[in-house]
Amino acid sequence: MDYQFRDIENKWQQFWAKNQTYKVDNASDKPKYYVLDMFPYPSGAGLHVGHPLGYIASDIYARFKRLHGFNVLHPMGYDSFGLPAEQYAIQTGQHPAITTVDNIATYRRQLDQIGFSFDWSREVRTSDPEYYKWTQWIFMQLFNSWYSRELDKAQPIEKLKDHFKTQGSAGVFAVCDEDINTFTAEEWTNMSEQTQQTELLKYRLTFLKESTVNWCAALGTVLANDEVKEGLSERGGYPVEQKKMWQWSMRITAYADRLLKGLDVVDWPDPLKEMQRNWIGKSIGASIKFNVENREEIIEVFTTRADTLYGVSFVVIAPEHELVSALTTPEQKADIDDYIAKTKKKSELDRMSDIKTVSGAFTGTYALNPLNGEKIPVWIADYVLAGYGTGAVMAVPSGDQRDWLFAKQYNLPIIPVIDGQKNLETEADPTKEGLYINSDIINGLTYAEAVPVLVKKLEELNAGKAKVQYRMRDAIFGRQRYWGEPVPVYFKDGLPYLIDESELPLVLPEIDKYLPTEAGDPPLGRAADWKYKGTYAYELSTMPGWAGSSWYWYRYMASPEDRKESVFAPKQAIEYWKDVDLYIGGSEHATGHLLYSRFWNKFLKDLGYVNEEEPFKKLINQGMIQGRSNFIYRVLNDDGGDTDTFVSHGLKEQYKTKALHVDVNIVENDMLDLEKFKTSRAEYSTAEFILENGKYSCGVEVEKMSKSKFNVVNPDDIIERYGADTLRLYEMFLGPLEQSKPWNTNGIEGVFKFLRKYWKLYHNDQFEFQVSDAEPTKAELKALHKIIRKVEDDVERFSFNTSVSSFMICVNELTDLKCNKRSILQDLVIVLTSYAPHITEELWTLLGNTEGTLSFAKFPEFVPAYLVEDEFAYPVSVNGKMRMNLTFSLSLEPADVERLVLENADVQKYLAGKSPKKVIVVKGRIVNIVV
RNA sequence: GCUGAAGUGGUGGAACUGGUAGACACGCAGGACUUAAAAUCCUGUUCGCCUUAAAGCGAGUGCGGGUUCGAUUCCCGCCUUCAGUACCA
Repeated sequence: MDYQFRDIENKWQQFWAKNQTYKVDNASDKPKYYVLDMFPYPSGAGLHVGHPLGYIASDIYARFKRLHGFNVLHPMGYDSFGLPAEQYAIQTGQHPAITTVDNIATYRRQLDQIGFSFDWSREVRTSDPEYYKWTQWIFMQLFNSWYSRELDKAQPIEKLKDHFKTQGSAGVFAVCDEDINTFTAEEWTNMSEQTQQTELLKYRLTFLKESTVNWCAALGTVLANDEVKEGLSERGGYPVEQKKMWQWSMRITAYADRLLKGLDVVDWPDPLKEMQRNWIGKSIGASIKFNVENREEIIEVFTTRADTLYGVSFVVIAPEHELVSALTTPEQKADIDDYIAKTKKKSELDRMSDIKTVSGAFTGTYALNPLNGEKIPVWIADYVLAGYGTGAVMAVPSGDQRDWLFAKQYNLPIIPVIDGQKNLETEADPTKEGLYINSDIINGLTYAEAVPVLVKKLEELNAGKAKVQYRMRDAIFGRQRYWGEPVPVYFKDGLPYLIDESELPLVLPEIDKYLPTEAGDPPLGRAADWKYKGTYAYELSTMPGWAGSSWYWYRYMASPEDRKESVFAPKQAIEYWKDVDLYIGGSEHATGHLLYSRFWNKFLKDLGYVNEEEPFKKLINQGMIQGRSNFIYRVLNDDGGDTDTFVSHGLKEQYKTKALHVDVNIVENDMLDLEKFKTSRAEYSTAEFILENGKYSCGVEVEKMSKSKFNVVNPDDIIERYGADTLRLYEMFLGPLEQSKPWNTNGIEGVFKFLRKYWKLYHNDQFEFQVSDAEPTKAELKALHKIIRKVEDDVERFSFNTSVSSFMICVNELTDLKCNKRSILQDLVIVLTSYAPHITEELWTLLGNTEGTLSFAKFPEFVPAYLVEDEFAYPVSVNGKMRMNLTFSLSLEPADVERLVLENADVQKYLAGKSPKKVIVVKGRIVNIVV
């Protein structure tokens, strides 16, 4: 039989499912290997051809590791809480749980068709109460913990209570809110329960915080900054207002340093690590206090250049700074109010695009330089952000470009502080090179000498201290939405308390519709009689999307049997699987999921539930698959009106035309299928065409893959036409895994032809299975061992595209050699099976092996001896230009090669009678003659 | 603006440690088989010049320099595209 991919693929997919071929045990003598994919959100649209790219790569890797004797954990699941299902519910009234289950079924069907070796018995769904029970449980652990700076790890809140009881607040060195109180042990004991709880909340790793949010009343939800465009919601364009709201927050800042340090030990792409570093944004500097002339107030600034303190010629505070009104003199009040009103009107976008012009207003008061007592004016300006540092800066125009621009604008002095500063007339110079000038106690010193002198002086004056500042803020952990994990908290006397652990999971209640209540409460406010112990109000917000995905890789470690136990994953399983060896997913999760996951992992480690400081040892970002749109060109008449005629791409310049997207599925190699086009829509049935060489050629553009651009390619269609093995190989063949590229089905025929040619190696001309037991030749062994080595190398460096090319070369060679030797072809099955598991399973069985054992066969060992050559065709270059190949024995020494080359008649021709200046011979590589 | 990645034939891409640039495919052109088409197979295909042909000559990896016997690869400067980030003191 010819290669019947449909029958073969169905047969083996059923076999694997029925025999649970890829179900993995938590106990094994084999070494473990954990290959993880970022699990998908099951959207209603199903998978398009870009989604499986990373899954195919990880599946090849997982299969490859199995062949190398590893016990491989390779699971899959669904990140099934999320907005689209809820949005759909609002529109249709359909419960999100129902849509979610439907969508998951579609995803599962599509994934199964591709032949992945997932252990489905370990599937997780974040919206399943049996799963989110543990998400809620982790939340409770966070609530019951605080972060000790002394031990640099999270501690049970009980320990903090004990400390308060015995020593009061003295000696507590914690990451906490800023408004904590100091008290003695006795005062603590005498506090009311309520006061104690209020105080403890300031230390808990998850806590309530009043924060400003982008509230969209029309959508009934809080929006992220990037969902707001020019004061309107990105979706729908409804007005968005700033609203203060009590929200759950996660004290991720406690882990900032450890999150930073961990980046040095993980094997991740550098750009991704860089993104996380920027996001955390650690800067080392000092906080300095400026007294204000004739006033009580003190302005505290953060600076990374305390060494330039003598160059400060003004102080700038953010317009939103709490001291603004206190510092404004009556004479300046009108100016300041005016300026504040103006900045409020400016949208984020304006503030960003307006980077070069600076503006501000003078408060009328003066601060005093702590070192020399000099009077410096206090200004407000919107280039200083309220949210970063202290919301105030000391302006050094000679060293900072923004300060320089501001000084120029308002005619403030620009004082040079280092003799190395140049061109201060045209711009600021932030150099640290040179010796200090105009700087009193540090005059004549270098940067390295000056800093300790200054720090000491500031500390003596009690005017400043070294400080580390982070850009990263605590993460808001609440959404005013329905389709998410309920927060396991109830309120008593206005204070939050955890529900009893035995009440987990706290299941999402049913509600009548998925909208906020009339009172503006989140949808959960609609749940009837939803009270803890029938009395206390539950928290009405739900957890954000990242909650469920911040620990899911541990749930996969729990086998179905383990899941009956009352832990998120049993101790022995965590000890065996430890961490994720290889994690593949998109770089869009760089600063969200990948940061939160590391945070929760470190927290769980602090409490002793898991063992590794970093959860994902190696990480690869697969590139995005973009869409490749095709266009047709409608000819317009003289009035610019539509005609029924379409002109081919190459001739369109001769007409007035309008470009239209055309469905890529009726285009092949950029040529439009005219019949399919005419029947695709009623309005096209009478279409006429102006053709080139009898064909209609379409225009091409790379865009996002989306329905509206008619460029979505569905894997189902590809599989229907070519099979899953072809899809897998082709996705890899498309180019390097990490590179983004447009999907283009044009080349797929080549891969399909390759598989048919491969199939033919094992069959005679009548397509009967036929292999010979004859001894392989040297050439056949060479072809085989070349591919063995190539695949070993390529898979280990995730260069899957080059392997596919090499498979083609190997099959071409074996075809030319007319090789049908069992000893060669059986090993070739094992080498190819990670990439094309179905066709190889079929051939493995035809070769007489036991069904289903291929996945656990032993990868053939590379024998270098088969590749050893005794001759080499030296490329001979003259002045670096390749001229000819000359073949010599590899046993010849360079001197002999040189002699033989120079004797050669063709070489003599290039020398034109002259003797060469120099001859370079690299054994087994090249000969270069310099004339 | 800053940070990062990438620019190679008509197209996707290969060249792993500085050593034959364009592997492997797609497309295209020509041919075989066929009444015909599909499928399949064979040949050619970086560009330019020259040639009946064999062969030959020149240019060539975004642009301009440099190091080297030799550079797609290393160094310096620039241009373009994509991604992330947004006045972070």
